[in-house]
Order: sequence, then C-alpha cells, then structure tokens
Amino acid sequence: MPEVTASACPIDMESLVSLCKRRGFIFPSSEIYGGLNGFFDYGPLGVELKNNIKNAWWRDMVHRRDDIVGLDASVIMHPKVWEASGHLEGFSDPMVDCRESKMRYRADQLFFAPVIVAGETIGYVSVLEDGGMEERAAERAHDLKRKLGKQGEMEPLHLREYTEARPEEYALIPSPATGNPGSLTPPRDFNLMFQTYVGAVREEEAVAYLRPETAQGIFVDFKSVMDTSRVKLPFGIAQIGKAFRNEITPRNFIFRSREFEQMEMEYFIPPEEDWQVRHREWIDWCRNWLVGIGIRPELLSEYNHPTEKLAFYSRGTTDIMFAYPFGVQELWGIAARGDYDLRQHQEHAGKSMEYFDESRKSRYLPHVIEPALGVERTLLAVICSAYMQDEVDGESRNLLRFHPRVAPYKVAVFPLVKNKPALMERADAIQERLRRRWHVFFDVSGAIGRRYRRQDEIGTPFGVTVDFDTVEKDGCVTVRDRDTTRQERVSEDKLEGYLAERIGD
RNA sequence: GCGGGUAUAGUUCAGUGGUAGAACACCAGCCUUCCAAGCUGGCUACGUGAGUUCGAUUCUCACUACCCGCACCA
Repeated sequence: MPEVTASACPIDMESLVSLCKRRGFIFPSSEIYGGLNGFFDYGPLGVELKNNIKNAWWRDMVHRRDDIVGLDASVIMHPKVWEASGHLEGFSDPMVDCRESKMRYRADQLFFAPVIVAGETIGYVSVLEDGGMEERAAERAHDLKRKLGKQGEMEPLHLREYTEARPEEYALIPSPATGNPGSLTPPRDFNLMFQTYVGAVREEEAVAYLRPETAQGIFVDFKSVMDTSRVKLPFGIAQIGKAFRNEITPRNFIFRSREFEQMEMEYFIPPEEDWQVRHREWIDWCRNWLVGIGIRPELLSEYNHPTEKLAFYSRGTTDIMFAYPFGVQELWGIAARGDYDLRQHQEHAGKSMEYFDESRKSRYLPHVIEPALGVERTLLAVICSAYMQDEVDGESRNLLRFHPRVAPYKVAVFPLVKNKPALMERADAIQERLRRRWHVFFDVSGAIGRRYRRQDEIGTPFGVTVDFDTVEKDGCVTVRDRDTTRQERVSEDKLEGYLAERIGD
C-alpha cells in the first residue's frame, strides 16, 4: 500500500481557511474584538455540516445498533472525577525551557545526574530520555572529569528526572542543547484543564473544571445506565459533547482548539474476552463509517502506538490518521483501556462499579474499548475530502462533493428566470414542499449557470429548475447533478421520490 | 513559549505623511428559455491602542490575530 502523505490532500491550508470564511462555514471567534486564539464559530453552513456529521454518527452508533445506548452528561462534574481519572495530576506536563538556546523540553523526559569523583561533586550531566541515555550520560561524565583534570574513582551515575531536581540544583544542571549549566528554568506546570468556580463565591472549595473529555461522564454514570437500561454485556454507551483543553499552542485552524466537541463511545466487554478481536472490529467499523460519510479512503491510514509508549492505563491504541494539508494527523483514536477508569471511580467514590453476569453468576469490572473522535477534525477531513476543482466547458469550477448525508443543503430550487410569475409561483410551491423534508436553498437571482455554480461551491448535491415546459407542457422539472453536471427531466410528482432515493436517510 | 513573516472591501491584491483604488464576489433594477453573459446603479476596508507630527492607513512602540519553522500535544 502506498504511504499516505499530506501532499495527497487536494487543498492547501490557506485556500481551505479562506473557503471556510468566504462561504460561511467557520469564522474566528469574537472577530470584531480581534479574535481569540484557539476558539472558532460555525456559520450558517458550518453548523449544518457539523450537525449532519453528529447526527450521522448518532444514528449509526446508537439508533442502528441494538447494543449501544446514549448519554448526555454535564460539562462540569464533581472535581473528584478528575482526581480519580488522573487528569488533575496527569493532564499537566511539567516543562523546562533553556533560556540560552530557546529549546523547550518535557521535564519528565530530561534526566540528570551529579558527577561524583573521589567523593567530590565536580558537576552535573544531563541527557534526553531514550534507549542509549545511560551510555551518553557516562561519556559526558568522563568528558567532564577529563576537562576539569580530576583524578580518582567516579561513582556510578544515578540518573533522575528533572522534575525531581532540588531547587538549588537547577542552576547546576547543564542544558542538553548547549552543554552549559545555568540556562534551564525550573520545571513549570501547564495544566490543560480550564478552571472555574461553582456558585458566586470564588473560594478554593468551589473550584471545578470544564471537562477535558466526555468519556468520564460515561464511566461515572456507568452504574446508573446499567441499572435502568436493561443492557447486557457486551454493550456500549455513546456521548457527543463539548470538551475543553487549555492547549499551550492551538494550531492548524480548528484541528487543535481550546473548545471542541467529541463523539465518544465506551464499549464494555467481559474481562476475559479477547480484547484484540474487539479492538480490531471497532477500528474497521470506524474506518467504514468515515468512508461512508464521504471521507476519501486514500487519505486514511492507521498508526499503532508502540507498546512502550502507551499511556499506563492503555493496553493498545490505534489511531486512524488523515492526510490533512498540514500533515498526516490523528483523526480517530481507538483505545483499549482495560478496567482502569471504572476501577479508579470505584476506589475514589467507594461505590461498586461491578457488573453482575447472570450467565456466569459472577461479578466483575468490565473492560472497555474506546473509539474517540473529534467533531471538528472530522469536519475538516470531510471538507478536505470533498474539495475539488474541475473544468466545465473550458471554465474552471470549484466544488465541494459532499456526501448527501452531510451536505449543508440537500437541494436547491430555481425558477429558470425570475421575471415570469408563472415560473416563480411553481418553483416556490416546489421549494415549500421539499422544505418539509430537507434543507432547501431557493435562489432566483442571476443566470441559471451562475446559480448552479454557487451551489457547487457549497456542496449542494442537486439543483431543481422550473422552466416553461414545466408550466406549459409536461409538468417535468430539470434535476441537475452537482458532480457530473448532467441534467434529467423528472415529473414533478415523482420528484420527491427521485431525490429521496439519491439523498438517502 | 522562541524565531521569521503578514495584517487595506466578503475574497485576492494595488497605493499614499494631506481622508484610499482595481478585479472578482455581493445587493437592486433592466434584460435573460439550462452552466460564473450584458448594461446601469449600489454596499463594504486601512486589526487594536499609544507615540512622533499641524496632519498617520503610511513612521515608531506595544498589543491582538493569522501564516511558516522549532518546541509541545496526559
């Protein structure tokens, strides 16, 4: 299989951002006040596209399966949820900057050790974490000893994380970039959770957090759902909702923003079931779903997290990647999380999270497979997949070939000309009727060709034109196809059925 | 967070120390019998805040946002 690269993406970043703004898909947040880094607004077309993506996911994930139920938990939850989940502790990365070289490192990936020769500390060495760091640290220690002309036996190096350095040691540890001590800052915490206060009084006890992921709502409500929904293992709980992360550097348009929306599902399975089989099933399901809403399969790839780099609670994670204009990046993460989350909440809350298995007459904590997908990342992938330029009769044409399921407008209705009342009335009656079922765009101004092109650019799959024959002769309208520009005469009473067949849902 | 670049109309771009122009787009009217036609008219901009100056969109500084690279992304 050929490697998927960003250059495969049919649109560059600048054109993409410009198109989104120009056509009313996405605006910078609070633009009249200068904008706000990491936040975005969705315009008339953007909100339709976004809702269509969410609805498609919900229908396929919840309505069209008998083993998954839905949930909508609150954004702000008890602060202890985030203690139990590990986000309060682990969602922050201590960072260290080198003031001289302007390099930045994660403090837990920077290791240091004092060099002790003949009982005297002659200096420090530092290395970045990797397989050969022990050897490199030893080399540097010997270099240091030689440089200072010290004699005597060197004690074995004891490497420690920079996070464990004592304050008086910060100035003594050399920067890995320059080799000189004195330029490293103390480790600084970046907590990615937004803080707020519950109630009008701003005091410590009132501190709460905006959720950084929707998944914890599912784990916390696991028992309630189980007790009320007559679900039996294996089963899943799905949720769509906003999440917030105070990212250090939001980048790449809506790809990494501070306020975003997740579509997450936790699929609970018996602990002894072969999780790898389930995991694979879900990866395939997710990939098929993406292709089904119009994402181009040749822009998708998979990335398996190497076992040694997995988060401690994860047994295996596969990302479905997409070739965005700015690189091949994670779109959908499918993680096997074991029973970590339920176990944590069981311990912290002191409430049993166990499932009683009727068939085995035993109690246990289920394990979980978690497919987690960002709505905005999906939306971006949908636009990138749909974008194309082609040529019609020598004229270049921009179009978005949205799958009808996600297209903001499903059909546009036009009177061929607007200065003939008979055509106007008939077209108006048709749009009224179609509007009961679909989102319809009604456009009377300009030449008919221009109106077709306008719809091409916003991805409306079908155009319906009322002409003189419609009114005077055969009662048929012209249905024009966005992708092929081909036209077909369809009798007015068959129109709705004709469109329904092609739009689906 | 660091370095570099950018900021003028909805978009893409001109331009000036003395109140800004084009193209396309958009709106209205006329015309128009199926792929961005034509004519007429119209709307809309110097990112924000200071400073220098008689006067700043233009020069200076700060801020904000965006783009590229680095770093980061439990």
